[in-house]
Amino acid sequence: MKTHLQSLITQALQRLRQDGVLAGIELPSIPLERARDRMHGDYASTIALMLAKAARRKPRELAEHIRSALPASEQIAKVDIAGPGFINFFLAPTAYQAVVGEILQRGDDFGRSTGGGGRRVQVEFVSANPTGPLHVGHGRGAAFGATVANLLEAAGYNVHREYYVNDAGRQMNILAASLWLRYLEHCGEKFRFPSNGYQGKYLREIAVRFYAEHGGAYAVSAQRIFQDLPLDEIRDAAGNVVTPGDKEAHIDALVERARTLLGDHRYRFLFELGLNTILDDIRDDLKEFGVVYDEWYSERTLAESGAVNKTLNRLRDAGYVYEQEGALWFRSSAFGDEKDRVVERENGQTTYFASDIAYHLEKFERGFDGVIDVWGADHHGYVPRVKAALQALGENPDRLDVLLVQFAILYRNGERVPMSTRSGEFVTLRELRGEVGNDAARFFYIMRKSEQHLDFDLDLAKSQSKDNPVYYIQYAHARVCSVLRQLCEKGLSRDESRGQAHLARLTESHEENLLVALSRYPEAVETAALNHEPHQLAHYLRELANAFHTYYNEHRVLVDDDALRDARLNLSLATRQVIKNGLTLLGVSAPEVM
RNA sequence: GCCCCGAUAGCUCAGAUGGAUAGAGCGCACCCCUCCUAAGGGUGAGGCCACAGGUUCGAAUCCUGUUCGGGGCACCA
Repeated sequence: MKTHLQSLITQALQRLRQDGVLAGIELPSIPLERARDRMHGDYASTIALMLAKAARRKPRELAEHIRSALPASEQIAKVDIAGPGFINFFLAPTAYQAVVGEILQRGDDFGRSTGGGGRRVQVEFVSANPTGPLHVGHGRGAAFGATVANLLEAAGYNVHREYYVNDAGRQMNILAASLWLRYLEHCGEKFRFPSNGYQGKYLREIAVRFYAEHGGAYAVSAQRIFQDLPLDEIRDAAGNVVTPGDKEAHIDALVERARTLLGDHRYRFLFELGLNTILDDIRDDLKEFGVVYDEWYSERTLAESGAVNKTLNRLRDAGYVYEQEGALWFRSSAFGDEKDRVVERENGQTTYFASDIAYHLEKFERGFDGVIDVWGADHHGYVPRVKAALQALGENPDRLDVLLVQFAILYRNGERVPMSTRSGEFVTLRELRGEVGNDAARFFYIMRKSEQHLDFDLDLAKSQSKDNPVYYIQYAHARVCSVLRQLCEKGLSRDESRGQAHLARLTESHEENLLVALSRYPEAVETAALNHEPHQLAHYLRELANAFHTYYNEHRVLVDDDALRDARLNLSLATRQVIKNGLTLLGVSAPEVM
């Protein structure tokens, strides 16, 4: 409809140009938007306001010219000039009634488009380190990333969903060492757990299972382990330093000690056990949350394939790497970053950043038309250096789009739920899902703009009332299903084609509002997709549900008049279909009974 | 100190490429089921769009500055 109107306007402008009214004026793309107010018709264009100056005419006068030059169309009931020079289009009732047939015919495909032209887009999201279970912060990234991916797919893109697994590097070694220490505690050894070790109780559980299978085969006395290690920094409960020390040096030395005392074989075994147990848990967690990936991309294979070294060499050849204080630096400041960054530490280990450069280069080389990263907002300082590296490697950094997601803050009984990663005292995604359910979690996570802090009201998410937007929308779906059951119980049947033949009977203002809302769905999906803003779809669905509830409250669907009843049933079924399609994109179920 | 993000109704938030009288939900005050699920609907009150300049036919939206929040500035990931 939009393109139809735009082409009518273009034809009118071309005619005016020939007539000399717009002689020699460059024609812009035609602005056309949904009228906010029904008084202003269905669509409005500001074209006359835009061209008024160049045409040296008053906007309203120009608008009149355009109106009279418009070709006739059956779709349009009337065209008004209003305000300073808006051209308002009022659609013929048949034009928006037609959407019912389109929805019923296309079914689950309604709202999907080919606008993306099958261009390949990669969406990388969550990518939490496999050092512990996902917490509620990761959950938001998961819901957001998964929905952005769904939306892009619906908009006609070929989407590749990917999780980058940080299974290499220092943090994983610290995890392996932490697991070993928990195991030793279980064996009865007494020592102080390192302050930089992973404190979470999940490691104890893995350690207990490990002990059950292997007994004391990995045991070493605490005394041998901690002998001559650099001192750890110890703090009291209030966070004050009790014993000064270097916790980084302490944990790095502890990792080395673990390697030598256990030997390579046994160390690897523990390392793999910790990694795989946690990664499996993350996989299950996400799967249960309705988040699926095409690929789990391993950082380790990236390093082992030599890609990291190759990338560093390329940077060096390009002249952007130098040595200083024993470390290798990338000259990111040459590309707008605040300062240069280390890619290889003094001790010879490449940094996480080095892997990330190689990973992003590899993404680009895989030939995606667009690459999207979903990151926690605390990583925003990281964006310039990754883009700098890509630029240094001769790639166009604009092909990478980094979407930042702010943290979610949980509220229970109006009080903030305390969380701190440091003490390992965080609410896991699994706990949240268990408490409020997948549907509410998925919806609440994407309800707000991603760069906005999210206040997650647990009580509201659990409540089964109109206050809860998830239930409100799902209930609209269930209500239509209920009407169909009632139809059955009354011994009536429905005739879809009879309904289609009598769509003109849908003349109530509530019905018009509902029809207009339904016809907006494809646009809602498209703008939500292109702007990477799932919340727009959530808001749309709430409005659609509201239009339906209002209608339902005012008029009966199951009337005695067969033609009217079938028309209304078709309208209701179309509404049900659109709600289902929208909820599916959000990863929320559309229940038939509530 | 430098950088990023935010500031819109009492609360939580929408307001795509600048457009008409700035919108929802909650909360508050009223009202609506002999009728398909009241798990619903309606009416009303409630606003110096943080502040000050600028850009133009027109600014919540764009630009500059100020104030107040949040985050980031590692040889951590």
